[in-house]
Formats: sequence, C-alpha cells, structure tokens
Amino acid sequence: MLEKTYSPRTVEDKIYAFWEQETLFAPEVNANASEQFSIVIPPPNVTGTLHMGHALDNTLQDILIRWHRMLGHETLWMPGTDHAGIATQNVVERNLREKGVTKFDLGREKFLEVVWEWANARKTDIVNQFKRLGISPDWNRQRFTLDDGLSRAVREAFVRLYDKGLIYRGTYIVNWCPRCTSAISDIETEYSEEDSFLWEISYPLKDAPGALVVATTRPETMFGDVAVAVNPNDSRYKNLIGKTLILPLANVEIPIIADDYVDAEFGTGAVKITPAHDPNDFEMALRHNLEAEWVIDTKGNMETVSRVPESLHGLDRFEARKQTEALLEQHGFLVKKEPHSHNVGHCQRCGTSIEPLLSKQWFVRCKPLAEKCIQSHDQGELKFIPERWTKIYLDWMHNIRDWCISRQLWWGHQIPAWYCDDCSEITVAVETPTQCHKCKSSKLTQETDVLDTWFSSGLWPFSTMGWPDTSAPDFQKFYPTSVLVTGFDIIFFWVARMVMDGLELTDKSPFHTVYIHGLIRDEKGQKMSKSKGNTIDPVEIIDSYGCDAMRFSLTRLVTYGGQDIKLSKDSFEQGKLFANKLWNASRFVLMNLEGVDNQPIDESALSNMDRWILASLKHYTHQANTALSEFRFGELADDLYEFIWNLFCDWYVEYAKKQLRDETTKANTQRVLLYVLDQTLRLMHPIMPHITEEIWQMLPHRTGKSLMISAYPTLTAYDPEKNRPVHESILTVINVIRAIRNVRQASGVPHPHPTPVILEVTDPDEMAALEANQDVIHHFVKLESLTLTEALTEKPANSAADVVGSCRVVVSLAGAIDVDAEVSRQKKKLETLQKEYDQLAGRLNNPSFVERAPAAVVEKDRARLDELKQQMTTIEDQLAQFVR
RNA sequence: GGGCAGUUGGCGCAGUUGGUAGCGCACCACAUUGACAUUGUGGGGGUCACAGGUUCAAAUCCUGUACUGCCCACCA
Repeated sequence: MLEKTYSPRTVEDKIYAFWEQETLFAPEVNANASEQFSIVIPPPNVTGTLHMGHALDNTLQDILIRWHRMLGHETLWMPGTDHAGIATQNVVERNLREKGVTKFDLGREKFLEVVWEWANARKTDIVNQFKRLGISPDWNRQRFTLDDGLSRAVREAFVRLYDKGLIYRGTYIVNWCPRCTSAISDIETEYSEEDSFLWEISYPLKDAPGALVVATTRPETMFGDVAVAVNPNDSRYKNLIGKTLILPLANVEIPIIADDYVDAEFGTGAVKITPAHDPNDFEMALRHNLEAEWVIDTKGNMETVSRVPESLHGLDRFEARKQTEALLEQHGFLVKKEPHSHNVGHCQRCGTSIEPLLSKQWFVRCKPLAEKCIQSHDQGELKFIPERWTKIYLDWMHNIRDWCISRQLWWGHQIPAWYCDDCSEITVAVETPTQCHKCKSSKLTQETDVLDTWFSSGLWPFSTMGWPDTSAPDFQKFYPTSVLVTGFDIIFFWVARMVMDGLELTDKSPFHTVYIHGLIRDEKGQKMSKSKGNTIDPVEIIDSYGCDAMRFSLTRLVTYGGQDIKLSKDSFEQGKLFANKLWNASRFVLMNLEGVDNQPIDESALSNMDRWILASLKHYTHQANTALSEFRFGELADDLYEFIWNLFCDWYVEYAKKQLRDETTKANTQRVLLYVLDQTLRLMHPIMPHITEEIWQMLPHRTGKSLMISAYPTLTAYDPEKNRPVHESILTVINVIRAIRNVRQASGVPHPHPTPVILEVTDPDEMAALEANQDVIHHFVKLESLTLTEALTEKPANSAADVVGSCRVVVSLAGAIDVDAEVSRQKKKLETLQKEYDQLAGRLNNPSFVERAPAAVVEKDRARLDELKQQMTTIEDQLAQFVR
C-alpha cells in the first residue's frame, strides 16, 4: 500500500540506489539489440557546482536515453567531467593565496599534485550532485578529460593535426589575460562597451617645426609606438608622409607612414602604431616592415625598458595611463582629452581587461577544418534543432579565424612538442622522444605550455569511446553518437570544435543531430549568476519539491523554438502538484486492485467509458512517441499531464468507482485500471523516473525487475479515425454532464440536490451516445430523473437550460431557481451565439468564400450555422418561458 | 555596423502546413470526512505590439515601424 503522501526524498534515494546496484544504466541491459543509441554528456567542469542549466540539459538527455532504453535499443550515455584548465587553476591558486602561498613556491610538480587532489574531490562532489538529478548515464564508463586514455587521445590528435600542418607555432597578437598570465582564444574574450576617453597627443616633427597630433584610447602604449600612420589620400598630411617624428617622453624617432587602413574621418586622422599591443597595428607593422617594441609585460605592468620613462617602470598599465597623461600634460604634449566609449575585451574567466600582446603561441589552422564542416552540413550530415542555429554555426565557420590553443598554465595537457637545445628544431610526438628528429641531439626540452581546455573537449565524443583505437568496442558500436543536447552558449566553444575534430580525425560527424535548448534565466529574464545572487540551486529545489517534480516542471517549460526559460521557485510548484496527483491516482488504483486477476481485458465486456480511456491511452501513446522523436519535450509533458489529470483522473477514475462497486463489472474494471496505470507509468517514466518506478514496483502481476528496462508503449500503426466514434460519444456525454453542472450551479441549486433533467436531443448520434451512457450521467451528476426526448412537448415551469451540441439541457429546479439570474444568463449566452452566428452567416453569404474555400470548410461552417440557429431557437424558447 | 529571437487574457507561456484563440498560476463563486485541500465543480478575463499588404479567410504569410533581449564585428 502506498503512503498517503509521496515523500520524494526517501523514494528517490532508494530507487536510484536500486538502479545503480542492478547496473541498469549500462548499455549491456539491452545487449544484442539491433539498434544503438548514444549520447555523450556535456562534461561539467570539475570546479563547478550544479546549476539549473545542468538540471535542464541533463533532464532532457535522460528523457531521450530512458526512452530509447525502454524501446530496447542498446543505449549508452557516456558521462564524465572536464578538467577546465583556467577555471580550475584559478580557484586552486586563489585557495593557495589565502594561505599565503603561490604556485611558484610549490613548483610545477607539487602544484599539480595539489590541483589533482582538489579536482578529484570536486569531481566526486559534482558527480554526486548530478546523481541527484536522477539521470542514468553509465557511471562505470565515466571519463575525465585528463585521464590517461583521454590524454593519449589529446596527444594523438595534436600530433596528427601538426603533421598535417593544421597546427603551427608562430608569433602573433593574442588576447592576453594579465591576471591569468596566459593567452586566451578569441571566443574566450568577451567585449563590453566602456566609457573612457580619447586622448590627443602631439608628436613633434623631427626636422621641422610643428607636430602631428594623434588620437588614442590607450596613451600608455605610446612608448611602444614604432610609427604614426595616416591615410595616403588625406590632403592634410600628404606632405608629411615619410617624415620623422620624435616620440614624446621617449625621445625616439619614428616614421610617418601611409596606410589605407587609417580612417581620415576618425580622431585626428593620424594613428599611432603599437605593433606589440594592438592587432591592427601589428598587421600594419607587418605591411611596413616595422619591428615591434614591447612596453607592457605579461602581468600588465610597464616594462623596464629605455623607451618607457623611469617613473613608470613596473607600474600597472592603468596606473601608467594616468601617469602618462600627467607627464604629457606637464610637458605640453597633451592636446585634448574627451569622453569616448569603446569596446574593451575581457577575460571570460576572470573579467580582467584583455591586453592584446604579441607573443609566440600555438595555433590550429581552422579554415581547412571549417571547410569540411560546411561540406558535411551541405551533405546533410548534421542538423540543428531548432534550425536557426545552423546559420549561426555556418556563419562562424565561414568567418573562422585560427584558434590559439596554447595556454601559459600548468593545469592541463602539456603540449607534446620538444625543443632541441642544440638546433632549436621542434619535435612533436605522442610518446616522449629521446632525440631531436633533425639533429638527433638528446637534449630536448618539452614545451611548458598546456592546451586550451576546449582542445580536449573537442575530442570528447570519440576520445571517451576509446579513440585512437578505432577497434575499441564502444567506438565501434556507439560512434558516431546519436544526438548532442546542449545550450547555444557553447556552440562555438564546443559543438563546432567537436565537428571539426570529428570530421578531421574520424572522418565522421560526431553526431547527426544537435538539439539546442534555451538558457535558464531568472524570473526577470536575467542570466543566473552567483554574483547577481539570483541563482536557484537544483539541489535545494530537489530537497523541497522532489527531483521528479523539478524534472517535470523544467520539461514542461521547454519549447520547440528553444526559448530561454524564465524560472522562479514557484515554477516547480506545478510539478509537485502533478507528482502528488499521479501518486494519489495510483494509490486509488492500487487500493482497488485487491484480487485482480492476471487475465487479459475482456474486450466484449467493456463499457463505453472503458473503451474511451483505452482509446485515449492509444492516442496519447502516439502523441508521446511523436513528441519524443521530434524533441518536443514541452508537448510531451503537456500531453501526458492532460491525459493523466484531465482524462484519467477526472473522468475514468471517477467512473471506475461505480464500476468497482458492481460485482459484474469489477474484475474487468480492475484489469483496465491496472493496464492503463501500467502503461501510463511507462509513458511518464522518462520524465519522472523515481515516482513511476516506485509505484510500478507495487503493481500486481508485473514482470521484470525494473520499470526503466520495461517496454515503452508504442503503436505499430495508429489510426485516429478508428477511435473517433468512442471519443465523440463520450465527449458528448462529458459536455452534457458539464452543462447540467453549469446550469445547476449558475441557478444556485444547493449542492446535493437531485433535480429532474430533460435532455432534448435532435442529432441521432448524440442521442445514441446519451442513451447508451445514461449510467455515466447519473454517476457524475446525481439526478432525480433523466428524460431523453427528441422534442419537448411540454416545457417544464421553473426550469433553467443550457445548450450544448444539438442537445438542450433542461433542469427543473422546483423553486430553487433564481429567475432574474437565469434570464440574464440566457440572454448573455444568446448574445454570444448571435455574434458568432452573424459572423458565420456573413461569411457564408459571401459568394467568394463559398466558391474559393475548400468544400469541407464550407460544409463545416454550414453545419455550425445550423447548430447555432437551433441553439438560439432553443434559448429563445427558454426565455419565452420566463417572460410568460 | 550586421544578424537572430521575442512582443498573445493580471503573471509565465503554447499555438509547424492560414479556417471559429489554448495551458499553468493568479482571480471569483460553490463544494468537501472514503485516491488526492498538494482536492473537486463552475465561472470571469484576450480587437494575439502597431501600420500596411496578400487571401474568400491571417495570431499564423509578406513589407515596414516601435520596444525588449541576445549574438557577431579590428575602427585608433
């Protein structure tokens, strides 16, 4: 017997432990299936904590996984975690700093030990948090981007790409984070508009009086200037091109050059060129053969070089900016300073202003990889849902730039490249080489940089499956994966890279479908973040509402268009209510199943209501499978909610109470109840796994040890027309019951007050339906008498009425009626009908409509018009009664 | 500067082949000891942002406008 209320906490823990113990998450539960289904989890950062985005993303994946598992497919959900290079190293460094220790105090080896220890602990935490979501990946296959197998895959991938010329080392401007003291990639740089100033500085001419005034947003970089550029067509400066300027405060000579890049309209039309600290200036310097001069170091401080005034040596770049301004002013070089807002890049991880810095880094040559991606898409090998993300993805591919993959960190995959101490040639190899491939020297030093964390993520779909061993069983069986489920925020970071790597290294797109869902936001539509304090902790929600309640609530909010989801804690209330409803309906069924036999349902002895609920079950089974196969999660949840609450509970269970009291119908009703409940639990299981399993375990005559590996209801063929008659006849009955309730309530009939009811029905089908189901009407509305007639000869006095379909529902009220209320109610109804009638009649009077519209539509309108006319007449009759 | 979304009852949202606007919450009234008050029953509430256009017919297609949000872009 089920407890009176569902207590998620105890049930969830118990059920999850049971699944794990029985190893039901492993694909082997469906070994030898003809079909495979696989998903790789987007690996959470080991440093991270579970947030609502994870809850959503993983719930959706789990729904798909559980569905396919129940369909009998050999189903693999590959779980794991990401080492999250910068993010992790930052946190550990911060922890050390609190103890007054730096990573340099420890040294690389010792520091890595500390990080490993910490990461391992956090990994356990995050995995345990994920388990609270009730998800069913095969934890025994769990991988980590830095484990041995994956590290080997990373080295292998690096070497292969290097050998193909797709990885190279070179000196270019990169986005440098002075706080992380590392390069980061373009997409790790986030731009935001900042209010600042535009300074105009006067650079004196060397051999002539006068000066050239340049405009800059970064005066402190002026010491790194190697030229000033003007537009070749700028008449103001034409005669200055080729002349020499004296760089103020630094006393070095720099040339005036001409370059088309310079916009004569902007600022003063003269641009200072600082190749070491500006990407555009770097490009220009290349064109003009100018050497770069570094003036800001890797920590964002001013270099100690002769070009930089001594008073600025070692100063932070922002402090240096102020001092530079002061110096310029003091020496009369500052012409102007006016407010100016511009885009400034920030480090995605720590928010520090990016310093563009010229440095030697490793890059992936992306163009050839991107071309394969575009081609692969054009051949229909990759599909995005919703489709609009395809364009974003392709646009990015078309405009791709090379990817800086080296990071000046310690935590990560150390780049498998060795420099020869003798000939400085680079040797790249999977296994640590013993000698230089060129001069055979054994004096080799490995590159100290590590790889961008996303480099290993890009290999995830196949590195987790055993690649580079392409004969590995998982790789053979489950690669390429079936679908990737993730948010749009990592399309470039992750999805694109996986496709690039997959196509290049395995010749296959790592998945054929990418399902992109919206992002979770707070109730005001703002992004959830710890700093804003608007986060909702899934574990907290699970504790107070239950895991299944949370899963259901989230699923119901997912739309096909992938809208962002606004969440407040109240959003989870409906899931909790629904879990309660499901629990209690099941409780009722189980309470009434005593003595239920194991016989099949006796089709010949079914009541109309029985047939109706079974037909409805079929319909919703069809709906559920369709929704699942099309990634319509919200509809899936909505439909099942509707079936369980509005059909099964509201109508069938209520009706079953009567059937169970009757010994002649009891046994068969029990069978129907058991069957429908069993099927419903199966349908619901992917969304609400624990509660359904818990209930299912108590079903009599069940076979199999767990619901999660039982068959998902499917239909080989579904013909809605076949079930139409029973649907329509019960719908008529339901509508009449509602009308009776409505009339009685609106007329103020005291509640348990049986009244005589007359149903005047003109449509023969409706009449038949009502005649056949009088018992149903009696059960739901408790009437003194029920009279069915084709035409009412004598209108009862003191009665109220309503019209539904072709049926006039007349309720005799024997004094209970409030005549005024009834009259105004009827008048109002008449008004609405009249409005619809006029509209419809107008349309039917339009010859164009009758000619052009499909016959079926015209037919339908005509029928409706007739119905309306009849209903209006009926109400008019009724009103006349009161007027008399 | 380009691009993409959104604008539907008080709130949050559905509405894919154009054919009488739906759901949850909230609201109002009534009911209630036997699956469930985490309930039941009934009800009120929307000219689908705005302006044009296509069509017999537009929330749904086209054009434009406004507002909101997001992404991308090297203008000092």
